[in-house]
Amino acid sequence: MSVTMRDVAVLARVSVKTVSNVVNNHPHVHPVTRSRVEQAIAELGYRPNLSARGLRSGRTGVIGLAVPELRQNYFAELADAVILAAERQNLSVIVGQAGRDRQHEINVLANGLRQTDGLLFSPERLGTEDVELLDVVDYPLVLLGERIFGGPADHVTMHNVSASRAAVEHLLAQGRRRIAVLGAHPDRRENQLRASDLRVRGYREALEIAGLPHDPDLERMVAPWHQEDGARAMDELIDSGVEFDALFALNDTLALGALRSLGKSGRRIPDDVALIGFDNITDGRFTLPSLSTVDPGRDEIAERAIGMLIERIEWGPRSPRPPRLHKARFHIVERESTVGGAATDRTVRNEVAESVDFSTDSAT
Amino acid sequence: MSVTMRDVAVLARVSVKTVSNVVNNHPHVHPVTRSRVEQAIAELGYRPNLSARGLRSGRTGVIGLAVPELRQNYFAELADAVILAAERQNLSVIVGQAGRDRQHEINVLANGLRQTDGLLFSPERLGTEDVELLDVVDYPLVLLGERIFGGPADHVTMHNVSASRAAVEHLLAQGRRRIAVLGAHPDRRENQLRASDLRVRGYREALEIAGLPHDPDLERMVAPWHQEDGARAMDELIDSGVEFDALFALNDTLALGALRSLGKSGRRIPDDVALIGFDNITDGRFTLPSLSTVDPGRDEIAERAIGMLIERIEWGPRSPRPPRLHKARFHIVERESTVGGAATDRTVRNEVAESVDFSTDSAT
DNA sequence: CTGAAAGCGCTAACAT
DNA sequence: ATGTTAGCGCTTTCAG
Repeated sequence: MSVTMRDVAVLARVSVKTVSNVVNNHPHVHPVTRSRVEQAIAELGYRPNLSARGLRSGRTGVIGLAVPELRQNYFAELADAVILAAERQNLSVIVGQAGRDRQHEINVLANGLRQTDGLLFSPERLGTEDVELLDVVDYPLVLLGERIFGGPADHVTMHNVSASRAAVEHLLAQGRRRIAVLGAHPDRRENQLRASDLRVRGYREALEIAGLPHDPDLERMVAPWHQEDGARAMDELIDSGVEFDALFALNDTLALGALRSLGKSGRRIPDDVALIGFDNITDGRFTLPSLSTVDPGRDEIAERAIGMLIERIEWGPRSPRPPRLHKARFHIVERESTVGGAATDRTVRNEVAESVDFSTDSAT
Repeated sequence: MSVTMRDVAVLARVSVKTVSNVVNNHPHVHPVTRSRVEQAIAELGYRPNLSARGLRSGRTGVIGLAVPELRQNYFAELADAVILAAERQNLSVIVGQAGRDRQHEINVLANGLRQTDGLLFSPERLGTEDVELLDVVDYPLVLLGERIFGGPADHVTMHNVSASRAAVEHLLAQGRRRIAVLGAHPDRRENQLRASDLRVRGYREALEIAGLPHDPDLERMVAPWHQEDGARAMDELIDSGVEFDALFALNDTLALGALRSLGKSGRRIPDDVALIGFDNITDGRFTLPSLSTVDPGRDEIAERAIGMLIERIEWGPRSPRPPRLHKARFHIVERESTVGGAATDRTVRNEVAESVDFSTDSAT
């Protein structure tokens, strides 16, 4: 069958241990021996069997990434960043899509994505109310996103509240006073801490700080957050006759849908309505007008998540270290939809990363 | 450490062989024994070690998917479909992004994406001129896309030429006569059979059949195919003063960029310029106007690619079966950018799938 | 239908 | 600095 270490050892006239040392870059290998082994490896076209290595060492070199679905651009870009970050650490990534139904997500949590060294999990259907499902997880796990807070696992997320506040403050700075928000969750139970809840909170804070009244008519509920939902909700807002001069879409996908609806209605952007989204997906750069947005720090999220996961993997299963929470640095990206033709992707840094070593409270 | 088959066997008072038989759904297991074993498995929370299974059986249950980059929406949607199709066959997918440079793609081809049962590879930098690199591939491989034709591997692709012809015919049917095309490749060497070359060929065929003159000024070269490139090329076409009443963008991403540029220039779509793209990515459904496009049959591509790969895996490495070529069914999706407000995502089927069992010529 | 035992290719003690 | 060897957990002959 295939070439094994033994074959290499025979050809190089050394033991398998020496071959192993060479392959794994162990020290204490005589340069001459090393090159002889390398020669033999090249000659035979030897490549280590990763199943055997995994069996023996308990490490596969593969991690899992579970996202709701790749066809949501935000998750595609997140996966892109995660795969790149993992590659830098010599890890491969099995990608799973679990968000289509709740049971699928439960299965993912129960088993990981096959047998991997660890899992990066961005849940969609599971929420903080399901946090006890995490208690039985017996492999390294890092949570992504804002569905589950306060769990026993490491967590990398965004500054949802303060970034949203900054987004709305940006609209206020343009002189807007009737600011609508698109994407509040229809289920108004408290303490859910979904992205929608946190971002709405930031919206309200900004209004309150500015001394503006809170108008429930301007808080539009939308779920899920696809383009068609954004377009529909926008149509409804327009039809309702409620006046508004700005719109904060809770993610860019909703904003894209709203853009269509606003355009159809004849509103000029930003003249009649200023629009800002959230996520900084690539699509927003070349719409007309281009879309102002919040850059939530995707690369940093990917980098930290991989870093945390690797640490957990190395610490082993019974490490007593408490769960950690990391929120990435964010910034506001000003484009045409809020500042008109003058926009040149100007970026305004607003807040630095924040990292705490206990996951109790403060899930803002 | 973890629970092994041995532990299960002890608890169920059977041999490991019997446990193995149960786990793998082998026949010839007494129902009573089976349930006793299942009981023990549940009680102990046993889960088979996939590294061990992989080592022993030579199959990992993992395949690789190498795309240029996930942040190009087409590839995100392709990966989405591939992962779903793989999941149905109980396969996991390691996703790699190799398109950022040529050496990376060469490495991927040399090693697969780690050690997997097989690879689905959509190259970007490698082309038909590199086809000899495929000769040394010693694992199951299915090519995707239109960069490499005529190689010794199975290949799943699109009806590039006839689908493009259909797209242009759709424009012609709207009464357009000055049809520009965006995305021809700057490197005009022949026989490259890139997506761009094939799609331009379809464009020319349609014009020729319609008896329209071929105007080189209307064939705009663009590479790569990102939104900004589409916008820039469109700006150039507009600035050039060349007249046109329709545009065929060789993919949807270019079309999105062109949409912005056309809008900025004050052109009304489709009144002044009708626009059709290629790929049917989700983003085109909610632009204003929504984007007519060619649906290249992504789900069918994913499904067939997985199917072919599984067959290759099962046939083993020395199967003499010749490489196969499959082109998915396509159709034209008529939206507002060609037919105006009347559009309702009407879909026109134009051609059926085509499958041949030798990969010589006919790479249309 | 079930059991015993070999061994997949590798790593890591331990020995030299 | 290099060699010897046990054994990771599973599947798979081969017997019974």
